[in-house]
Amino acid sequence: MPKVNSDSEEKIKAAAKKIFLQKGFDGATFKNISEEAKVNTALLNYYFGTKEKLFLEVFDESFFLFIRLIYQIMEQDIPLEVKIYSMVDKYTDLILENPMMPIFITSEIQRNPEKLIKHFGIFKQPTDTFLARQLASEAAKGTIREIDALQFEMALLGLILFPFMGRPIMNLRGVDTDLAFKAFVLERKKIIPEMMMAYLKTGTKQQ
Amino acid sequence: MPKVNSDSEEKIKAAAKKIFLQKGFDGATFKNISEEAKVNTALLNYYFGTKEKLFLEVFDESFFLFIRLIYQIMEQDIPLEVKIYSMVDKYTDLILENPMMPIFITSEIQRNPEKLIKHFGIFKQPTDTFLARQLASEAAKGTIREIDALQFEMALLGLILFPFMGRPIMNLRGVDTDLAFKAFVLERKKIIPEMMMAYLKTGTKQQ
DNA sequence: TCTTATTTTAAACAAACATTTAAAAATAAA
DNA sequence: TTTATTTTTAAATGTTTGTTTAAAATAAGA
Repeated sequence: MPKVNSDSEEKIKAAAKKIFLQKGFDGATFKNISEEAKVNTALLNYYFGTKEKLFLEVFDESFFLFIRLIYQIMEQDIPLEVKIYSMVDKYTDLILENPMMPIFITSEIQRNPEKLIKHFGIFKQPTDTFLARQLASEAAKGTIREIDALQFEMALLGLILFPFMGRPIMNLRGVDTDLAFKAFVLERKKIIPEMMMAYLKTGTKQQ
Repeated sequence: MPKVNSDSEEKIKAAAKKIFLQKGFDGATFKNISEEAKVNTALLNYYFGTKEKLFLEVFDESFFLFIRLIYQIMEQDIPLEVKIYSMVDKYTDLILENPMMPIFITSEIQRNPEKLIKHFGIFKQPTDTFLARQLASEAAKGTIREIDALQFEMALLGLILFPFMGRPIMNLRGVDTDLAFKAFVLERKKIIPEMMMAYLKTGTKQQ
């Protein structure tokens, strides 16, 4: 059985990822992608069938890695302060490698929630998470103040992710190179955990 | 001179706003919009010329209100703590009335930065803002710790805006009605200022 | 009323779109 | 080298896109 060592499929996937990230599903065209990959347009259908299948296959691995990683860290049985530092550190690094992902994911979900949620098998999370119990337990001990787990998560995620989503704003404020932006984001690895801990410790004996 | 009292133009603008917000510029079609407005498709061109002109006219007022309001509050000559509470309060209310705006704005800018920045007349902001001087002055007095103004702004904005951008995540975590979401967001009017102040006060005599 | 200007409509438009087809070219196996 | 299979290509597909056109309908002023 003949097997041809062609890299067209991989070139298409790489090009599709780049174009989709930049233009979104609706804005990206087969012409864009085939030109970026330097292959004939018909090859996209030959290898992937339809535009939707190409989209789903390209983002199958990476799309909800970004959502799952949150829970993976949040649910670890490690001290709260360590968890916060770990979360900020790991998530910042992940997004730094894919800085367009946050806007891409949120906008694609806003425009086609049922399709994405169905295909990527996202399911309702229990409200009774390890993190929730951990926060409640620490508050009961008096080491931190009381806080709703979801409020805690949204605060942490917002602090980590927003600079990437508000990048255009930052451009207007002088952070207009990749280097400057990276420096800005890395500085947050210190600021964010300190901010979270400062809040959690207010009103406790420790502070 | 004949004047006809037709409300088609307003119906189109309202429909266009709704469809554009939901589907973005690329995803929205004249068919979508004309059906939503219950008018003939050709009327969109009759009143607005092109799709791009319709888009720009519809969002002319509201688009960068969301960016400008930030500076308006940030640059006020009021005490820092009052400023933080005011910012959270006013911005939360504004976004609650237009919950799809954050994702819409960020994704549209990501996909067409030059067009939007040019048309809406966004210009580079000075790095030497009133807020920056205010933060430096307070830090010099020892009432707060030192913090970069842009880091301060991004933290505040991320805390306010992220729940709106991550709404799909919140859906999976039990906050699955508009009422529950609104309650969640309003609770942040207390949490966010406390979080910011807790951070600013760490290491100072006052705390 | 008649006339004029405005608004709405159906139809047609070319361009762009994703996709299919069928043949050619390239490659690997026999 | 011959044969079989895979890959690539150019061309054509039908649909949808935004837009234009020209006629019809409507309203206002004379």
